[in-house]
Amino acid sequence: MLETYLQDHFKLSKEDVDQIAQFFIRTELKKGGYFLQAGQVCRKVAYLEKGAIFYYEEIEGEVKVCDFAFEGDWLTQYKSMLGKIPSLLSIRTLEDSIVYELALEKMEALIKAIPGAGIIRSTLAEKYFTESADRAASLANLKAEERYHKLLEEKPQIMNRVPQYYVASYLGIKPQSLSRIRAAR
Amino acid sequence: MLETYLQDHFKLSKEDVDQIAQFFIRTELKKGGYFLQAGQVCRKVAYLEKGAIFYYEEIEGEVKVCDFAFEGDWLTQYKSMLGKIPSLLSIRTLEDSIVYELALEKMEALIKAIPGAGIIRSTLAEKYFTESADRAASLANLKAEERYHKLLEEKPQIMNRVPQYYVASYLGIKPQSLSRIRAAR
DNA sequence: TTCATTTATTCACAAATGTGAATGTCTCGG
DNA sequence: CCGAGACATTCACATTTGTGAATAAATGAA
Repeated sequence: MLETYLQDHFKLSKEDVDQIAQFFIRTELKKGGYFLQAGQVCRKVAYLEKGAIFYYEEIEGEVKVCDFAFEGDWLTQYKSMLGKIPSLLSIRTLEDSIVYELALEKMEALIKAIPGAGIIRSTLAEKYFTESADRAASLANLKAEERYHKLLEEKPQIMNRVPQYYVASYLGIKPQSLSRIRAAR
Repeated sequence: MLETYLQDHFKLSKEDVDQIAQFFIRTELKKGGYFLQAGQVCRKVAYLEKGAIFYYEEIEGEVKVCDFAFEGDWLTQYKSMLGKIPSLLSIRTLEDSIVYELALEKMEALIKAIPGAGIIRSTLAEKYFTESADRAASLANLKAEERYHKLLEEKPQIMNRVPQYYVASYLGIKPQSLSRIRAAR
């Protein structure tokens, strides 16, 4: 529930939460549907109420996965939104999903109108920056098997909800290598 | 020159630039000096006027380099500054350097006072997010030799100004492997 | 259900990177 | 200028990961 989430995570008053929640639009996405297609400028952020999402870039026909999201996560393509430039990434569902979308202009208006609402934006910035820095650090400093186990701890649902070859791509290895790692014990 | 930089990159009026520049403090750092030490909360951003800088984390006695900066780059530890939490990273010079520091409160005051000044903050956010996302993508999708050549294109001065074992660490490989890659042609 | 397609596993071998040690080179303080 | 310590290179060998192919298992549409 969006309101519950906002109240629990952002310490906003009931009135603020209700007012803020009005600007979000509930959207259902079928499995395989797009939250954002490569080439579009991202003009929204969203709360993922239900479902599973992956971010990827297609390079020379290869799908390169760079992030996943599940219930309770936020969605946006920060770089595209910030720079108002077409996204190189696509953001797509892995399951039927429900998102609450907040248009960029509305977020900006909200932040001006309601002092506490700025935390939504900084939460997104922190999330995105932290995650990609962490992923880079893992890729640079851990071997594939360690990255896999770290990912299992951070996102325990992952092997149940994501095709294994997407997980392999995210880990920076080939599907066969992930199979091998999983087979060892 | 800080003023020149602000004017050229941020399209601010001469008056705004002069006013903004007043809040920066010029600081000289000796080779090996710290801009930020692990454990400190980062409460500043800075423009690197001259010199060379590296960001690293020390894990089990190992130095893990995660970024470099040279003249014209901006410095801060975004995660620590945003979350007001102690930094895991240290930021340190590789040469005698000159930075212009802007305290966080002053940046916030500036942004309120001068409409155009917000671009400083969003430039920093974009820089940091984009760089770590790019580094992650390189580490996941390219092999060491390709990462090395990409780095050479992006930061041509790097091999002249940074000890090679730090470059290796940044690339996610061992110094011997970087030697081998360089020896091949 | 059935069957075609997609996804996962396994294998043998190739290629990339790590490891430890020996050696060579550079740098900077005395 | 010298010499010690830091840094870079090279080598032989170990380990990790990639590759291509064969097979098995899972999935989803009719």
